Amino acid sequence: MPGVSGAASASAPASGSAGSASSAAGRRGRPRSEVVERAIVEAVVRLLEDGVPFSELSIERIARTAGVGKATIYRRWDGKEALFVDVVRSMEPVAPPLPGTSVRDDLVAIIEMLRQRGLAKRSSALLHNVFAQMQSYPQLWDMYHRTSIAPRRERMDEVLRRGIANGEIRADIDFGLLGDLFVGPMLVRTVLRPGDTPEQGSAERIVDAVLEGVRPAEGPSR
Amino acid sequence: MPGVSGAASASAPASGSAGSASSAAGRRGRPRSEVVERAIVEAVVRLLEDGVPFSELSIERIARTAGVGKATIYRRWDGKEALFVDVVRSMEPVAPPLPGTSVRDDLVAIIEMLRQRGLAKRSSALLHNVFAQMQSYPQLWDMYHRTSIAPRRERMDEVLRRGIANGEIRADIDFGLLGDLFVGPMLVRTVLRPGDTPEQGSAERIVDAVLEGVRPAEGPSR
Amino acid sequence: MPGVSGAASASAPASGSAGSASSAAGRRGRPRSEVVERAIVEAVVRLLEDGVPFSELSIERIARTAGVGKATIYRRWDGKEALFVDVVRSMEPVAPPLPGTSVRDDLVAIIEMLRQRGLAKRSSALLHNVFAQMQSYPQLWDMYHRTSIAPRRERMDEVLRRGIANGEIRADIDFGLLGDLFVGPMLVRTVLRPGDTPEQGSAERIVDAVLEGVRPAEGPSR
Amino acid sequence: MPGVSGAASASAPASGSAGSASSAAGRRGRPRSEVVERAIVEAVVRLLEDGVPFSELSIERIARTAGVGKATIYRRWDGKEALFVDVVRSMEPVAPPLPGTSVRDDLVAIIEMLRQRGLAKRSSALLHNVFAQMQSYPQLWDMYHRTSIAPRRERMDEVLRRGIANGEIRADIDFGLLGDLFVGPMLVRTVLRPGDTPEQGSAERIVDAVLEGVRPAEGPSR
DNA sequence: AGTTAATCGAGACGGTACGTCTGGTCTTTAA
DNA sequence: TTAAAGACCAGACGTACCGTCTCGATTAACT
Repeated sequence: MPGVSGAASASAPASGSAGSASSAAGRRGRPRSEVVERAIVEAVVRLLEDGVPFSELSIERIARTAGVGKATIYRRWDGKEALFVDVVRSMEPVAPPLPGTSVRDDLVAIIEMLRQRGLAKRSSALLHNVFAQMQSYPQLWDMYHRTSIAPRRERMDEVLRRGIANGEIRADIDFGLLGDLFVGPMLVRTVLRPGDTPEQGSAERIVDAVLEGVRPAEGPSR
Repeated sequence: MPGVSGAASASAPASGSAGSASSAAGRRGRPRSEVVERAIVEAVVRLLEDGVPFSELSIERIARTAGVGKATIYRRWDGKEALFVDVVRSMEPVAPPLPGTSVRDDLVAIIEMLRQRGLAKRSSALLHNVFAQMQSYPQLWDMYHRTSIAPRRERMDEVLRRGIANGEIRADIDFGLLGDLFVGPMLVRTVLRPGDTPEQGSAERIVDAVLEGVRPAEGPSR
Repeated sequence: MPGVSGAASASAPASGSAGSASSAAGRRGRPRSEVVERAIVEAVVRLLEDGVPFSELSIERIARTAGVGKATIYRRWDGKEALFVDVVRSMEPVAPPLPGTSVRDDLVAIIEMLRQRGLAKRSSALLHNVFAQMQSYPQLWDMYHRTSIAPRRERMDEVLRRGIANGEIRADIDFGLLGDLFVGPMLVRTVLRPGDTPEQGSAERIVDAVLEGVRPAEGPSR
Repeated sequence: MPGVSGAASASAPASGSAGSASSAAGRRGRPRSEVVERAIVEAVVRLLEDGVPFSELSIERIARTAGVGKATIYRRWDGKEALFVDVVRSMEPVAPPLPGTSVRDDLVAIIEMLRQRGLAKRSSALLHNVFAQMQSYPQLWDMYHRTSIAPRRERMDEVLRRGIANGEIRADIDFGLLGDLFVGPMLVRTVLRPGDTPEQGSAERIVDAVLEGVRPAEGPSR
């Protein structure tokens, strides 16, 4: 599962996917223990849940908590930050299926999921921190972006494309901006202003406001 | 100017602005040197501009660069992070005046300013980091929020209220959400996805999209 | 009283004792306060008596305890060690008069005084430390030697000379060694092995043993 | 070799000499390097020999000189002073064998050794300082006393007992004082008044003077 | 069954930075 | 001018981590 370190990421699944391959290279010696792997990630999660301030997490302490040698961590990850990427991944909720009834409902579901994530006790303070830290390491952020954000974004883009196709959404809007119009208002609250996550029903209100526009309807008022 | 440490923040400007006041208390001992203060903040800025990776900034190094004792820094700020708040403040651009021609134009100006800040070489990578770090220190973030973000937000809220009053903006939208509808899409890009700052003209496009709505105008009206 | 710094040593008592004199030279500005001087020395003594480990004495702390500015101390003494010389001097007991009945009795009185000093609570642990420290500063040790040890030594040498003159002491012994023969055994105990100070009567036993010799009297004489 | 910290002192040589024993305990983790150990002690010696004033020795500087991390020093010794005990020990000359011809000659050999130690360039100023410092740390002094002084003292006591047994020394003298009568005069010079170490032949003169007594022989003079 | 090689926990290693404390000096205001 | 106060630069204090490196002891896969 850990993969930021470098080739490991690619080769680990490779050895699994390459069919007969496992024997080919002939990895020798004792294989890495998955148990240990999980123990490490879980140690981080546990520490964070126990209220250990994020800044007090250290490889040294994580190793101690997990009952693991420091080298065992460095063997798998390049450093604290790389480890966090996997921790975050292990905590990200699985994207639930979209209702599919209408583009509007799908968008609401997506935005609502962001809200839920912001509310989750675990995620809230916790993810927020890891998040903030990760931003200072472009490489890691990129990689997180690639493996976690991008797929979700793609899922949303599909919904939007469907909306454009079936006339639920205007076709003359910069597509790159379109997604952010829906996602931005909620993200700004959950990520940038944690603790200020909007209440129930906000997802719908955001989606509707963006769809309908904020300017008074022209018809009657004229 | 440094103020996270205690009441200094509030009182420093006070003692400056309160006219004759300075003599009142009769502080004893050698007063703190403003020169030193500036030297410290500037040392941080210089280091960051010289490409020193953010994670390599340390009080020790900052002191060395500024030609200052470590204690002199700790005397003013509670730690690295508190110092950064002031650094960020010293670099934040002054909010330019709003055109005032229409609510729409004012909003564009505000959003455009966010874009500009994201573009500024200094701000970009640099501020982004300090920013990210600060998010892990709730106290600091609060305080930054209070002194930097809130005033700007208030400025925007006034514009929005004006818009509601003069009919440029619907009155039936959750006011708390309203601001984020405009600000969110741009912030998401500049803060959360630095390096992906939208191109020229995006501010207008965002404001217009949010105003008009993303749903196609009702059939006949087109 | 302080004198290591320079000529002050000689002039201090002068300015103090000379009554009307103070005007003579025409010193300008606020005169140095003797109160302050005593406060400093006493602060050191008090701290030591309060059981503050010697190594934790610092100019900073002494100044704080004495309610005095650091500069005020530096104005009088060259440093911690120079100050200690005066502290030690302020605590050294005055040499009592010698009985003068016989050279042997005078020597016993001198050695007994060394024993007493070693026993004195204040002196014991306390002086011992200052003592030990001073030894690492040749200059200070010299000066302590000159003002405190040498006079006492001279007093003893006179006794010894008297002894040689009146036949109580052999004339064929290296005079330089002679003093140490009496003084050494006791000093070794009180200075080098504090807490092992010999019991009552040791002074006499030492003096007599050195006088008579440790070898059994020649056969027949017994 | 370092032993103040704990049992290491006793057990380290044990594990080496005890043949098969090493397996017993089953030390875990990387073992401490003896090379490093020596490097540290030697760094101190070198610095002192290079004329670095004793007061300028700091763990920081010692570590730098030895090319060693500070923690590596603290891992072995409790502090500067504890380290010095081992430094002193590494510099103490090995006690040479006694001639054994007569008690008088053995005593001369012992006292002469003290003189030699006081003369040695290395020892002289150097040992004197460490010595002086150590006296301010009762624990350390005790321990130095136990491991270095006491054994030598015991050796001397044996000589004295032999002297009493074979009639070379009077039996009616307080045995506790006896040793100091010989040792005191020389120690006072080498330890308390470094730089004033007596010249060649003093050991004999001291021993003889103490043996014979300082009072003129009664026989002829009467 | 034996060999081989990478793994594991543990912890030493050279470093760097932490936040605190001292050492001396300098700069204020008050006396 | 001196005094108290306290800021100032410098740098040591002892601790905590960093990422690397031995250790002895497992632990599989390959002989």
